[in-house]
Amino acid sequence: MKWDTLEEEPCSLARTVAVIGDRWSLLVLRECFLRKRRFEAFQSSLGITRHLLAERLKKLVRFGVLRRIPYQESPKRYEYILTQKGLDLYPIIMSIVHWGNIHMVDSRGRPMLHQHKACGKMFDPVMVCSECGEPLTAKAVHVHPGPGARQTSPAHAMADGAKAKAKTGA
Amino acid sequence: MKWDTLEEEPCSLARTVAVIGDRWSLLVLRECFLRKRRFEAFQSSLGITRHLLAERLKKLVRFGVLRRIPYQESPKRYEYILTQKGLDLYPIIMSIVHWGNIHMVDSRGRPMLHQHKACGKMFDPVMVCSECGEPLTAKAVHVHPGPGARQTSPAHAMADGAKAKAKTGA
DNA sequence: ATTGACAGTTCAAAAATAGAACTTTAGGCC
DNA sequence: GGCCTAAAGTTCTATTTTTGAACTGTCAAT
Repeated sequence: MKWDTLEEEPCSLARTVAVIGDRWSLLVLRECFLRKRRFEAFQSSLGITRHLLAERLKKLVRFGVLRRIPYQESPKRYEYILTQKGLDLYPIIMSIVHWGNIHMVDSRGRPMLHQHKACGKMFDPVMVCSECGEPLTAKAVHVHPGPGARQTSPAHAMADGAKAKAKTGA
Repeated sequence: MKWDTLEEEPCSLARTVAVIGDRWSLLVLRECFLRKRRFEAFQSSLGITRHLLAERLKKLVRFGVLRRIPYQESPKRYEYILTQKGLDLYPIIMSIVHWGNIHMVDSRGRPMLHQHKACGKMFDPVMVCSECGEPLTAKAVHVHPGPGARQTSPAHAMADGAKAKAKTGA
């Protein structure tokens, strides 16, 4: 399975992994949420190679997660800012940070704390059910195929022709 | 920056990315949450190469996300099941799936639907503040350095000696 | 005796990433 | 004018990962 087949899988997780499932994209997005906007800022705070940073920024722009905005003419210079689609990644980022806070901290404690402006308190994110508001656990959830579920065999087993047809037929 | 320096960064996001931030780990974990447990099951439903699957399973076991349990003797056969640490990844998985549901579906609609056993309804996950219960957005959150924050320069700029010392000194 | 299932391991070829130098446009300093 | 710096890339080679395919070892069934 290649990167591009990943985004065509009939699975919302696989499609999202096509966007953020690599070494760097989530780190770049962390910087975005910390208000970094420029190439040099990303590069120096992450230590990513310039080559790969350029690649990743292009990818995130292509997926509509970042927007490239010129902030000066000649020489043309751009900043990268989160679109709404990008801002919507916030729960993913926060749940990742939270898991790290619980399971990956050393004896010094958390590298970062979060304060909710609305209530003023330091908080942790909690994932709840949109319908009843109760916290969610894996065991309390039933999974059902939805309208976009795959019909037959796994996508990675399909011939190219069949795959193209499956896409067109949407 | 290499994979192993990633998990030593003073950042809960970076450390978690060291565990799940690659092409395959999240897909393998998806299968785990769908009750798959065996090598062949992972391999055939993901289309991952056997070599890399073995690698990834080893990594997830090493990080304590999966446990390797023998289910038969001679020939020794193992299954891989989620530990509590692994089960705690559920909010990450669900927020990733949710983002894909909102931003990456085609006209056919969602590949999967989720039903909350507790209330019986189809739901979406919502991330709320642990203190006041209100939904969270990036703009409503203030970030503060915590006790485990880095003191001086970025980790990727440290010499190896300094880095080793920083770890020992924890 | 042969086949098939399972859980890997091994190896060469292809792709991605790292690391470093180089490019382009412009402003500031002497 | 000549030299330095800054920003945002691009280009190049070397290294590391990943792929794809075949192979191994143990047992059960035919």
